[in-house]
Amino acid sequence: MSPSQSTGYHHGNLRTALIDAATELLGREGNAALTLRAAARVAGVSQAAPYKHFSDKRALLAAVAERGYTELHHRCELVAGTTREPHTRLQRLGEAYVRFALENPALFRLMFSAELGSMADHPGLAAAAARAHGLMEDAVRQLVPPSTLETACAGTWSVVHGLACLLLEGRIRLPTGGESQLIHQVTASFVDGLMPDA
Amino acid sequence: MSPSQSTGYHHGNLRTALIDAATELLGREGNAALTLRAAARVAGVSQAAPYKHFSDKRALLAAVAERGYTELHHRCELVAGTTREPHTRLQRLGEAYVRFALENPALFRLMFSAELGSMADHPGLAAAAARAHGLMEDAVRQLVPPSTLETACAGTWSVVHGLACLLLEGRIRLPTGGESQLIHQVTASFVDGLMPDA
DNA sequence: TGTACATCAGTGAACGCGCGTTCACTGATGTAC
DNA sequence: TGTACATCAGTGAACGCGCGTTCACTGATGTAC
Repeated sequence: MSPSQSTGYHHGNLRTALIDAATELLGREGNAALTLRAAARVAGVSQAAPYKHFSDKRALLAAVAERGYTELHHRCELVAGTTREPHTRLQRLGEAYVRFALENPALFRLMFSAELGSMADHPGLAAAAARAHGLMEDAVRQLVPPSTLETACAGTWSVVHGLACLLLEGRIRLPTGGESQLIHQVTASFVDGLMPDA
Repeated sequence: MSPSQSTGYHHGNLRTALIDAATELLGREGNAALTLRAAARVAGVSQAAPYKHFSDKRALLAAVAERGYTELHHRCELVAGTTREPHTRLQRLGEAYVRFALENPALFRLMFSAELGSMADHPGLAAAAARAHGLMEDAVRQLVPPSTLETACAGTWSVVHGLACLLLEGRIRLPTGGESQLIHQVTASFVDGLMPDA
């Protein structure tokens, strides 16, 4: 039997279904609503069932966050493929990062939450996060000399991450142009500021 | 009787003592340990006592966050007074922001947490946050033309906020120079990038 | 100066709640013969 | 092809827990007379 089919008793694909359910809860009702019991309820199984697939609640959270990073990576890959010009590419990557955060507020928060514990405890999660981050690093590498790569990477990630967080929490008063324009301008002016003499 | 004195029965300054206790819990054991009951325990009163001073848990959290913003503002004021040169001043402000976050991780997270609810529900909190943010805005104003002020402000806040968050969650691999050097380089290169033609 | 009293910051017990987790179990699966 | 059986993904009931919050109360305070 294919693992995606279900009889009444055996779910068939509960692990995935629980991650789906958890992601849905996160999107619909936010972090506080994401409990193991609620995920089981949404997936239509008993509250003990998740323990056959996740050792504890953290393991489910890590799986949800991992999928988040995979989705972020996917979106970044798409926009990275739209141009070969390094400045433009980096800028689009930055905008995609911020847009992802705004479209998935609770998921984005979870992805950077201390609730997950150390990344070292979740190798899959660490790998997915590194892949997503890697795209940005590649783009920066094409813009700055190796000597400033680390600083430029940290700066780039910081500005888009910070902008995402501040917008997410409603901490930035939006200018007349609205959110999209602010994101564009902030990322553009940062990228332009990278290696002004290049 | 002065409100800072205590008899056995009447505490005398419980409101402040509860904020102290909550801040201490946050610093020692993190966000999950910050409960009304724990704060009451640390302050040495019954678990019902806090309700004489805070309408609910959120009100205590808001008071703790407000004090956090006040402390951040204070620290920023100190470093802003050390120089009149605008680039240097803005950079020191940024470094102070990141340092504050690293020295008070759980408090800093609370200050930007969705748990607080809307700032509109906590006028004192909103005012304290605006004061802290205002110092940075003033410094940016001395560096860029009015037309790009909003973008430059958002960018500045974003880069320091993002750097703080990422360092806090251990998401940035530290270069050989360590944390302090990274903070210095990232903020310096961002400030230099503001108005490269100025 | 002394006393009655209103005020209100505290107490302590209790409420209902939903959580993460465990446990002995049951029923569907797919394999060995 | 048919059957016994090991496996293991599910069930349902229960555990202990600590939480936020409410309630009737009590005891210290400071004021009016």
